[in-house]
Amino acid sequence: MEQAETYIDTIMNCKLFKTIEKENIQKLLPCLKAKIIKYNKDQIIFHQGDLIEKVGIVLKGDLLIQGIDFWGNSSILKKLSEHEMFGEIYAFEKKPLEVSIVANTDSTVIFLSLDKILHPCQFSCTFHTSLIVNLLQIFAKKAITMNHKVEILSKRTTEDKLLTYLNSLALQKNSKSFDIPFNRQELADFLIVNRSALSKELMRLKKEGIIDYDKNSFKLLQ
Amino acid sequence: MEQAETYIDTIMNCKLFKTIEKENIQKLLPCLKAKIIKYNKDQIIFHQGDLIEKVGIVLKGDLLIQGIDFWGNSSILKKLSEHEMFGEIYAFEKKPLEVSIVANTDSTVIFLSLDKILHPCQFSCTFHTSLIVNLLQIFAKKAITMNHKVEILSKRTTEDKLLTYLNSLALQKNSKSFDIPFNRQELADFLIVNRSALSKELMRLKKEGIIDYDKNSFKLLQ
DNA sequence: TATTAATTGTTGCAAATGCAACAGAGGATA
DNA sequence: TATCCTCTGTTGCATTTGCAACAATTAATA
Repeated sequence: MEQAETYIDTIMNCKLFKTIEKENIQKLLPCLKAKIIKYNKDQIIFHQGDLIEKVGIVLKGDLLIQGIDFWGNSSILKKLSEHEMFGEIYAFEKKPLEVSIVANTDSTVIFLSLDKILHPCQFSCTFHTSLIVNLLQIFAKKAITMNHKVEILSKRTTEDKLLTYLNSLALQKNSKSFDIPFNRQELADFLIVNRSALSKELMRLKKEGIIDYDKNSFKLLQ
Repeated sequence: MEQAETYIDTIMNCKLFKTIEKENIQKLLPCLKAKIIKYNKDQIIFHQGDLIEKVGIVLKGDLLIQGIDFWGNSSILKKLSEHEMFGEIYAFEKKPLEVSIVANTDSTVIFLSLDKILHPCQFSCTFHTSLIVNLLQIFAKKAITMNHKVEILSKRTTEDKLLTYLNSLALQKNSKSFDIPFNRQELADFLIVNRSALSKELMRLKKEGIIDYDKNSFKLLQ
């Protein structure tokens, strides 16, 4: 794993290694059967349907998660950047991948075996416990994020989607006033609605005194 | 935990205890600080905003997961029946609950401390490893389910939602022909569309030779 | 079998949304 | 300042969806 040293700072930033010190991560890597592989732009890293045994972490470049449906239409579901992990759910569940992972630029990826995380090895249990807790947290955070998204998308109208989103932000920040991390187009994409339809709703809700906003600053009114 | 014995078969059926033998579960319960509590219909078990420290498993009756928004509107998000677990994500993440849990009938619930799962106790490590693996699997399955749902709800039209759903079933069953586990109304609710609009789309797609179906049996065509 | 209930299909119309195209505001840059 | 560019708001119209009401079909029960 000589190469791993080159990328150790990126690896450290992956949530899987949270609270584990740099030197201990280096000790862990061989134990997790780490392998580093380079890909050219447009090369396919995992194919839809693959049974994968290792998780990947992006060390350099960025990857795309692509969904391909029965009729052959593909869509980009997410972009993965440096120190982001992928495949962990499917590697763990040993279920065939439902998406493909493709290099969006020339990229470098490190692959780690998850199985080793669950079983004792030659190193102190502290590492293992940290890895397990981190993995649980990654899974839990993913579930919470998806939960929020489902709650929003389960609303039928743009108004309800928008208010559900704003409401969840207000709860999160524990205040009726808050900023949103999106511009209008991004917000529309996030809520899965048309941008101009979103603009209409925003104006209407402001007129009716239900919300107030200026640019990215929003406020929920009584 | 005398009472626990009464419910041991229900407890066994909870996914958290998969692959753990009955007698071992009984040994584990005190270690997980198990507490059994009875509730009357409409009693609130967890309030939105609570920081919870234990997960619950329904032993008798059923509970409702309710979401309450900024404007006070509440909606039923899910029904929990015997041997189903709840609160695990929030107990683990130590984040305030974003929903309320209410007894839908007179109910009995057992509460377990998750913290103990992660740290060694007096019992053999086999139990612990099983608990951890089970918890990871529960989280992973939840993430996969939510992923599917988001993928479907991210489609704008009823047609796309429907085809995405049918496609994911076809992939799952690895066949172009399969049965769906819903009737029309349930399918409409699942896809978050209107039932009659769904019927229209189904007919249209059949006419156009894109799908074929009879009752709950569906087939994807070229 | 007759009756009732539940499910699914069908229709027309109102409402919401998508879409395209353009206008205005504000920022960045030469 | 002039120009370009991005973001946001605005408009009209075509399309899609929701909704209500009813018809047809199937299942359930007496």
